[in-house]
Amino acid sequence: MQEQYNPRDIEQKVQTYWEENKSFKVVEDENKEKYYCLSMFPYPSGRLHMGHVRNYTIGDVVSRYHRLQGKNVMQPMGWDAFGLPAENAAIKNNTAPAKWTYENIAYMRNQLKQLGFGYDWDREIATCHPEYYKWEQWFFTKLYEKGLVYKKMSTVNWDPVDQTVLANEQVIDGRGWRSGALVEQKEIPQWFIKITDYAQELLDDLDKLEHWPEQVKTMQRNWIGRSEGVEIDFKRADNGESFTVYTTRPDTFMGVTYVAVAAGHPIAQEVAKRSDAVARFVDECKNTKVAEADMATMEKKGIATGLHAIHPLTGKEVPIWIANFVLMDYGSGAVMAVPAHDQRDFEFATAYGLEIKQVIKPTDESIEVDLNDAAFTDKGVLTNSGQFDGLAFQEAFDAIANKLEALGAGKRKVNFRLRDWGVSRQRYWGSPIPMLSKEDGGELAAPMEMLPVRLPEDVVMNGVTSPIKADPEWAKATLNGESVFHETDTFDTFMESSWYYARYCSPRYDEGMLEPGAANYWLPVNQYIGGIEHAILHLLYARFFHKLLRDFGLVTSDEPFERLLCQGMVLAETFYRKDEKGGDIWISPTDVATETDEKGRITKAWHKDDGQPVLSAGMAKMSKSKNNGIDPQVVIDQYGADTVRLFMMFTAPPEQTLEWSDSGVEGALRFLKRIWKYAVDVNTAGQATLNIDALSADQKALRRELHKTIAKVTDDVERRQTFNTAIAAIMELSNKLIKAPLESEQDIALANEAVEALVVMLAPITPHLSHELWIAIGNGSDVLEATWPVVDSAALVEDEKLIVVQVNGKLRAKLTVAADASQEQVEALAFADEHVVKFTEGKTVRKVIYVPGKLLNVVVG
RNA sequence: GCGGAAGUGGCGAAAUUGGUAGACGCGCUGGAUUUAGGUUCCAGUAUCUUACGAUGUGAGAGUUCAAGUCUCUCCUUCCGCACCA
Repeated sequence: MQEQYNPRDIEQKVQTYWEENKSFKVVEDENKEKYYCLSMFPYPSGRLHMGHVRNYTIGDVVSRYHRLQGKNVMQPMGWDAFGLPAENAAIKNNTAPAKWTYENIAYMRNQLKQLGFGYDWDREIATCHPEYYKWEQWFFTKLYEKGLVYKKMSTVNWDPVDQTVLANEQVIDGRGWRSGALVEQKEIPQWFIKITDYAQELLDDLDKLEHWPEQVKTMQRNWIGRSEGVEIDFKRADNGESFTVYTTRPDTFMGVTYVAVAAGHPIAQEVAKRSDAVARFVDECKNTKVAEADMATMEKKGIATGLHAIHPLTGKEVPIWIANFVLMDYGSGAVMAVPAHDQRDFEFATAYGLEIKQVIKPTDESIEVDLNDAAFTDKGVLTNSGQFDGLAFQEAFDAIANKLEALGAGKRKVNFRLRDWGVSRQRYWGSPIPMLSKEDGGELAAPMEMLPVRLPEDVVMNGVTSPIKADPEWAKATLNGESVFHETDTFDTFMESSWYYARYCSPRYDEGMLEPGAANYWLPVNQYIGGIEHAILHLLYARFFHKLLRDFGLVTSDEPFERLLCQGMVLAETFYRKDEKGGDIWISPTDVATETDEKGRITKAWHKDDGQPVLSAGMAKMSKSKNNGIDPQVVIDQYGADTVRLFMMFTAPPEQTLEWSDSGVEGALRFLKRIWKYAVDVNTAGQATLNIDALSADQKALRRELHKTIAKVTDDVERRQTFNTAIAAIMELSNKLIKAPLESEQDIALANEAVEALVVMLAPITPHLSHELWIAIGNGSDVLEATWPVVDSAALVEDEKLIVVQVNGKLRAKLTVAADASQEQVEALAFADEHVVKFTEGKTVRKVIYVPGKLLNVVVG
């Protein structure tokens, strides 16, 4: 055993050992409890970033912990290989996205190995492989046959100069990022999957996900957005044609003073044809990004159509307006407006001088309503509503809904905010959508024998147009002697990431999408780990896909992920300077030196190269734009993987943001050196057999600390998943162990027990170090085959307890009493304490609260 | 705008069920070892105060014997918003 901890040597050696022994290869084993631990697979962007390191360290710790608990653990890894950045890199470098992607995968795979993650590499998948997307295409054709896929017109961002569709990310301040042209909205036909058919189940089954963070479930509930309301038909005063609006507040119906339609609504389109002003307005509405956030924050604008609609209950005419905030993609593209009781309608009415009619008053008469200021949006009692006056919300809802239904002018309807999933992308680097069109315009799904519809990989990206769109030959095919054309759009990359977790169970299976035995052995995933930014979209699509897989008989479970952990971002210090134009020049924190005062506050920061001052902008997410990324590779090379892993797990709880700190990393290394030295010292002292009856009081106390720590670490890792406190407990214990004498036989016996427990408890976090120490202390050859330490409950028994004594809730004394002391005994001791006496004498004791074994609070007055 | 989080020493954080606020680590201060620097080790380190003690968990109110924790109002920061992944 080496005297010094030398991570460079041992990590490489241990990684070779794992590779040669295929230590992480797993197969189905009905005799063992399975554990499937999955981390969200990375996009192969080039190099690992700290976010990956954090995510995968958590996954590896969880996996290795469950393996030490004797489970059959599968931890796979793969690549979410399709996507926009490959095309951008390809255009920039004038190469093929495939080549770029495969090179990145090779580099990043090696980085993952250097971090010591225990993946079963035989299961590796890359979503850009035809063997993978073939089954996705197949599944899509099955969905089409089942009527779950349809085509409709839908809005995209259109760059009129580059003649291409832009992602929201590619629209900067309303302009295309390459051309700088003002982006327009454009309608094109696209494929949709009917996720709304599953909206209710996706909502209901959230209740089954006991081990998902509450916040993620809440976000999904809000996203699905189930509401109960009424669909109401309005008739146009001029021609009697009707159009539909949806409202969740039919109780406010008598307060409707206008209706508003989207710029894309047929009424708006029709009026635009005869009115230049309206045409200009409708046109102007196209000059926005399609993102909802932009819609919601932009200035609310509108224009009157000059048309009127007839209120179905009053028979009165209300004006029809076109408004830029009404979305064509939601509901019917038209809304009824009740300015007195809806804030957005209120602002619009105020801006355009439309009538505001109060029809709801507060249930509590003492509350005053000032409709000059803002809308009154609470539920209350109806007023100015004719026959409905005096009704409360639910009564009014029912009465008005019933009346509308009786008149045939409306019906109750459950609505979801969730929209169907548009899966068409007009880009190259994705799975081709396996649909065919015929000369006569008919459409059909590509039959099995045409699958996979291969994406050519040997292409040159010399422009923004997708190579399979640019090449007219690519789409041409023949089916049953008839000439057909392939769809040249590709799938949204969320398609690939919606089922990869299932494919890992049988990654090479080529008889079908999933091998049933393997899929049903491993699924559902026991623990899924990834970024909170995926809380809604990816996780909702994957849940949806799982239900589809189930309904096609491919899996038996209802939900894909039993337990979910969303890890926080990794932040780093940011520094900048102003250039002549007042712009920010971001300076990498690795190039900045700082000086601190005696409290450790930063007083000065300067660039290492020129010594000139730089400004601090605080902590921010590591990113290219802020130039504050720390390259994991550099840190691994300098400190070793175990130190990086330990730092990541110790510095913050997994869900919180983590602030990068060089000195924190050094602290982690320091701890590992101490552990190494302690193990060497104990090893040098030799072996001894523990005799519990022979332990001194101090030895007993130390052993109690050991077993308390085992209990805490087990609970922290398994139930709480607060790895930071688990590590803190291990540090606390090791501080005590290092200070304890190592002379008598029982000292040594106790130290032997402690080192063994420490090495195993650290094994999930610092596996290389534990591997080496495990061999050194002679417990066999492979710590992977060790068992997690077991708590000796006899060691936990305490004969004394600490009682906190408060007077009027303020801490006045701490008493050490026998573990079985009665309340009377504790009180007697407390009232004898000088500090307690000082605050109680001359006063009346009004109350004494005693929490057994913990606290005594004396209330005096 | 809507939805979801977070706010505790100089810094990262801990306090798991309403019961000792600041465990553990970083930094800093002093000391020992060392030719020196680094390493390592020892002691100290919320604020004010000589002490006794008082104050202290974003701000303000409330409930309670007792509040970082529960309730209400507000402020700030971060994440998501359907074509980034």
